[in-house]
Amino acid sequence: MNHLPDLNEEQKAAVEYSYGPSMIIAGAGSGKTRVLTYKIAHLLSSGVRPYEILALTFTNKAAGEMKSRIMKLAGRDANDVWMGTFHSIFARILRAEAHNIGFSRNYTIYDDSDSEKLTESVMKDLGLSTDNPKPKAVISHIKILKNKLILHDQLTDGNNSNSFQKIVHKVYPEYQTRLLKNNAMDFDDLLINPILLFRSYPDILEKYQRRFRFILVDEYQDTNLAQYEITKMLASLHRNISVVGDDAQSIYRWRGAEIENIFSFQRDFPDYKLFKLERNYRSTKKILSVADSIISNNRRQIRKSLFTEREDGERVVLNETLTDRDEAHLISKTILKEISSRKLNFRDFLILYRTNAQSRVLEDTLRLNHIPYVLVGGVKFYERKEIKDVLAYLKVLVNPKDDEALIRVLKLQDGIGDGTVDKLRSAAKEHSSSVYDVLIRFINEREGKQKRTRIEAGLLNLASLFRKYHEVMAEFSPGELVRSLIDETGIIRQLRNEGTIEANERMNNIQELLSGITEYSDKTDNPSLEGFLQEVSLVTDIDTYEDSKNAVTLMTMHSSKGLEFPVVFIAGLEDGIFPLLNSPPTQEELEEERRLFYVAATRAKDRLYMSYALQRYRFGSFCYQIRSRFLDEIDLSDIEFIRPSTQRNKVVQEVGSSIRYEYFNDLTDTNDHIVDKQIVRKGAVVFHEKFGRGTVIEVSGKGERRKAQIYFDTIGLKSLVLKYANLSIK
DNA sequence: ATGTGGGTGATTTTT
DNA sequence: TCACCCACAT
Repeated sequence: MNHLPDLNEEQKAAVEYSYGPSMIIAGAGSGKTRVLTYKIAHLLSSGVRPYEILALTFTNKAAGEMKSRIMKLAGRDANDVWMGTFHSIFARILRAEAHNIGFSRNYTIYDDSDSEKLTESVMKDLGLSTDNPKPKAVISHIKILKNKLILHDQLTDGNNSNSFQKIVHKVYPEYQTRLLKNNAMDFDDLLINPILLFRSYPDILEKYQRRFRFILVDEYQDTNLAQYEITKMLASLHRNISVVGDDAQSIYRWRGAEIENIFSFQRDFPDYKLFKLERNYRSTKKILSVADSIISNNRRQIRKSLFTEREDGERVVLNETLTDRDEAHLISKTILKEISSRKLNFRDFLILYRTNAQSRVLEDTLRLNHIPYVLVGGVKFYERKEIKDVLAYLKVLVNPKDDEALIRVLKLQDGIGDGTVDKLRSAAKEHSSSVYDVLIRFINEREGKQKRTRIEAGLLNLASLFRKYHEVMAEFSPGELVRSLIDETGIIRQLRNEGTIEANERMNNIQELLSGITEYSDKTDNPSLEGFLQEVSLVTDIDTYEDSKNAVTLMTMHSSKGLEFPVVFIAGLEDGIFPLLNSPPTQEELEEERRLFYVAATRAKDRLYMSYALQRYRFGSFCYQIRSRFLDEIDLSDIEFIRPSTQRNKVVQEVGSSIRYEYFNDLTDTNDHIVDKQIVRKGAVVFHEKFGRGTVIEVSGKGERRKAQIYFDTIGLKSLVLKYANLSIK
């Protein structure tokens, strides 16, 4: 690659600087990804072997996209570059090296809910109450410690440690012991264990130091201490390390990200070369200026001045509405209006919010307006019960030591509950073996004997199932194995018998899991069950998000990092929601929320709409909301500020130059929604969003609690509370 | 051991 | 609003 087209001077300089440490501070929309891809392509074309390059990204999706872009520039070599998230790269390295630190290559990865469950179990074992503190609070503190690289054997109980701390310090070591016993690692261990490995085995460290001659880290502002430590260790031999980030877009401090890593880098690699990408190619001037007016209220930031050569653009719009419903309607209307007035498609719109709970009204309203949408986030696919159930079978198969997975499976069996599980657990403890071993020993003793209780039959069944699959595991592809296993466990059959819509959805999810396995096998060189489980544990919703559908996108501001859309809506600009506040916020927390605002606003290329509602449904009841304090930090003179009148049914009036009052009577539901619930009488034919058409059989109760028995065509008889059912009549 | 019914408390954000 | 937990029944 002799010439670098489409790059400005600063980008080019950053791309061509290959040897020695460098830091690229890249403002929003300044072509950061382009620089990274060109940089890697440049290395490849100058003779560097692909496997000598380690590129660490924040999401799998980013890695995948970068890979395919590099492929276009540098060809197939791109495939062999070590590119992925910290977690997936080191999970992979750990599989090769785990035996050195007491794990085996088929170790299980625990997600957050697994970790929480394990914590609960540990607390119970230690005779601690799980009411106060709750396992959730304890594990989150353990995670804070782990993120700071404070290990379970380095805890010091100071004089001033309170009882909560004492509990955490008691649980933490036991939690780690249990993980080790289960041959399992949690998310943090995937970063900590490589460090421990490298510390104890300098020769192994050296092997990887030599291998990775060039190291690149994306989204550097969101790395935590463990991640910093790893990269530092790996880079210290060749020192060809390049970190790319933007301190203004650091939004994961709550998860242990340390902006300080930027300064640590400067300290540990004092000869680093600094590049600043300050030209924004994405947004209009007006959009940038709003983003800038928020972020400039932050004290702690690296000085840079983002500018754009783009036009001024349309004014940014701020909408006030009476209710969250109105807000959602207004967004829908605006989308339809924009589509008809400019040549835009549904896919050009992005709706952002602070918390996933806010998506609900928006979804309802979009559906009402027949606007197609895709939702990113929320209940994650791999966290659904039925999926976790299937995965638990696979986990046991791959790693029989995983007690937690086995117990999950055990409880799925007919006739086996807490009692049996407790017995098995204590038997395992007594023999200091795994539950799996106890199970196997048990059936070895019992097999052939006649009289069996229901419980024994269940145990026997399960154990022989695992034994059988263990023997044939090597002979079948992951897809075949799982398909047959699902078949044999009867999960699908069970769901089919249930016959409800929910069960049907679950079945579909399991089908989707199966196609997921097939897809994994197709794209992977040596597909294995371990590999699949690893991948599954580390994917996120944003990874699987495809922008091929022509639909409006909904997601949290956090998920939107790195994306861009022609038109962006930021909804719910209300104090308590955005900024999201619990107790009085610290300066630090407030600054992080501002950075989040900055990230959200800079997703927009051409148009930015912001909105807030005066009233919003929260926790099932109406709450009065106060508009976000961030709005007071913006210079409103250049913003189009639109609010509804306090009295309805009046004409539009102009007040001042920038405030316009409008009326949104057309925003209330005109779609035959039952406002007066009394309409629902015996014999009435009604429609429900999910269940479709139904006939009212019986009505009972008064006021809020008024209920109806309705016979639906799809699922039969159902009892619904009218207040929530949202029925309509056609 | 499992199903139900009512009371309750919860919302950040994610690898 | 809803999901989860506990108590109670079966």
